[in-house]
Amino acid sequence: MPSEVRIRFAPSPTGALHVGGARTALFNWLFTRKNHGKFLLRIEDTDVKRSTRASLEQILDSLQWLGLQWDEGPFFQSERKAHYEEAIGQLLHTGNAYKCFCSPKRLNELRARAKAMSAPFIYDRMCATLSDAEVQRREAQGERCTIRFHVPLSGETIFDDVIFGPVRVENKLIGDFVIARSDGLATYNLCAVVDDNLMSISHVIRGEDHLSNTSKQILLYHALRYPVPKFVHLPLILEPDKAPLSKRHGATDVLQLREEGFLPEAVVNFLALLGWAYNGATEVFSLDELISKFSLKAVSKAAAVFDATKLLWMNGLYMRSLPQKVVIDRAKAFMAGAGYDIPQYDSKWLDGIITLEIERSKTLKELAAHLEFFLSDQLRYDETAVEKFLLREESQEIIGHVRNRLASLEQFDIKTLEQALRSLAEELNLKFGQVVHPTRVALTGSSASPGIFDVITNLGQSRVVARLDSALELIRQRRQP
RNA sequence: GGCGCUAUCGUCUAGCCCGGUUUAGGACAUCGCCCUCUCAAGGCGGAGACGCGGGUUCAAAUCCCGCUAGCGCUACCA
Repeated sequence: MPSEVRIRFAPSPTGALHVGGARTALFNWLFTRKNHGKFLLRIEDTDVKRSTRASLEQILDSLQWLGLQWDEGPFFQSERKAHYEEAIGQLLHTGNAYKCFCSPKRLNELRARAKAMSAPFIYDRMCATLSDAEVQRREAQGERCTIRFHVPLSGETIFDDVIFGPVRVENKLIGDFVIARSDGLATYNLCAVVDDNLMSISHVIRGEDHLSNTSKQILLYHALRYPVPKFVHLPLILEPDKAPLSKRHGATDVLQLREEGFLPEAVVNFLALLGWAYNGATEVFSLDELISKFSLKAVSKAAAVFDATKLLWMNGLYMRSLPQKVVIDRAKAFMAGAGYDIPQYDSKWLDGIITLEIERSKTLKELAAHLEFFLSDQLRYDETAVEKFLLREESQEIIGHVRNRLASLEQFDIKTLEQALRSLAEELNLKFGQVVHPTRVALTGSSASPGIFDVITNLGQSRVVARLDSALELIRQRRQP
C-alpha cells in the first residue's frame, strides 16, 4: 500500500487566478479525489511586495466557484517563517549554505560581464570561501547578506517527472542560488521544499514553468535529508498567439469567466480537456466521470492554446443539458448580480421566458441580453431588421392586419394564435413567413427570437397590440420624407 | 548566450511506448445541404495535419540522429 496521497495547490496571491492556474488546481484536485487523498491549499505569499489581499480573495473565490474544495488550509507562508529559518539554520550548520555579502551592484556587473562574453552567468562563489571570522566581522559592522545554497560542483541531479519523464541537469550549471534574502525572508525554492516536506506532500503537481527549478529543490531535499516527493509538471496554457497567458488578451481570469456568464461545470469540463484526453473521442464528462477517468499519465507534454470559442460551445452544451431548474436559478442569480430587479417580475413568467432562451444562449450573459425585449418596453430596433422587414411596401398593411386580428382575440393561447395567424396569412394570400417576419421585428426589434407564438403569449395581448401600434407609428415616421 | 522541455488539421486532441490493422480518428471553428416562422439546436456532407532533413527497416506519424521553431529556467519573483 503506497503512503497517503497528499496534494497541494500553492498559488501566490499576486494576481487573479487565470485559466492556467485553475487548470493546475483542477488536475491537483482530480488526482487527489481519484486517489482518496487530501487536498491542501497553501498561499505562497513570501513576496510581500507583490502579494495582495485582493488577489488572495479572488483566488479563494475562484476555487470555490469551480467547486474545488480543499481539505486543509489555507496555509500562509508568511506565517511560517520559523520553519524556514530552522531549515536555513540547519543548512548553514551543515555547511550546505553560506552567507553572501555581494552587493546587488557587484552581482549585476557579474551578470553584465557574462552577457557581454555571451557566457552563462553563474555566481562566482566569492563568498563561499569567507572565513568565519570575516563573516562575523562584516556582520558586526552591520553589513547585510543573503544566504546561498552550496550547490555541488560536480555530478548531476536527475529526477523522473511523472509526465515529462527523466530530466537531468549537471550540478555545475546550476549555480549557488539564494535561499534567504538580505531581509531574512526565505525564497520560493526553500519555502516550497520545507513546506512540502512538513505537509507530507506526496506529489508536487505544478506548472511546467517550475520544471527547471526542480533540480535545485531536489538538491535542497537531499541536503535537508527530506524524502523526495514525486514531481508532476503540467504543460503550460497559451494565448491564441502562442504567447504565455496574460491579462492583455481578455477573459482568461476565472472570475471574468463568471462575469461573462459561463457555468462552472462547463469551465471545469473544458479545462480538463486542456492537456488531458480520455480516449480522444469523449469530450463531455461530469465531475464524477472526470474523477474516475482522470490520469496524470494521460496528460500531454505539449502546451495547449486556450480556445475561447470551444469554451463557448461547451458552455452552450451545459446550458442545454443541465437540469432546467438549475439553469433558471443560475440565470436569475446572474441577472440579480448584473443589476436586474428580479423580484419585480412574476416568478413563473420569468422562468418561462428564461426557459425559452436557454436553448439559444451560450452564456448566462447572452441569455440576459436575449430577455431584454421581454423585460423592457423600450425596444431597441435592429436597423437591418427594420429595413428588411418593416420598411417594405407590404409591411405596413400586414402589421395592421396582424394588429387588428390579435387585438380582436378573446383567447390568447398558442393554439388560438396559431390558428388566427395562419388563417390571416391564407386570407391575405401570403406565405406564413411573410406574416411572421414583420411581426417578429415589430414585437422584438430583431429578426431573431424564440418562436413567434411563444413571444406573443409571453408578451401578453396588451403589450403585443401596443408594440404593433408602435411599429406602425415608426413605419409612418420613417416613410414621411 | 547556457541549460532544460516541447513539436499530428486554424484550435483541443486520438494514434506514437509494443513500426504494418491509417485512404491518420474525434471535437471546436469554418463551408455546403436538410429541418424550419427567424435564431438557436439538431441531422448529413465537404475542406483541413504527422515542423524540416537524414538514417534504420520489406514497411515510420510511430525507432535513431541532426536542424529549426516555440516556451521555460538562468532574480535578494513565484
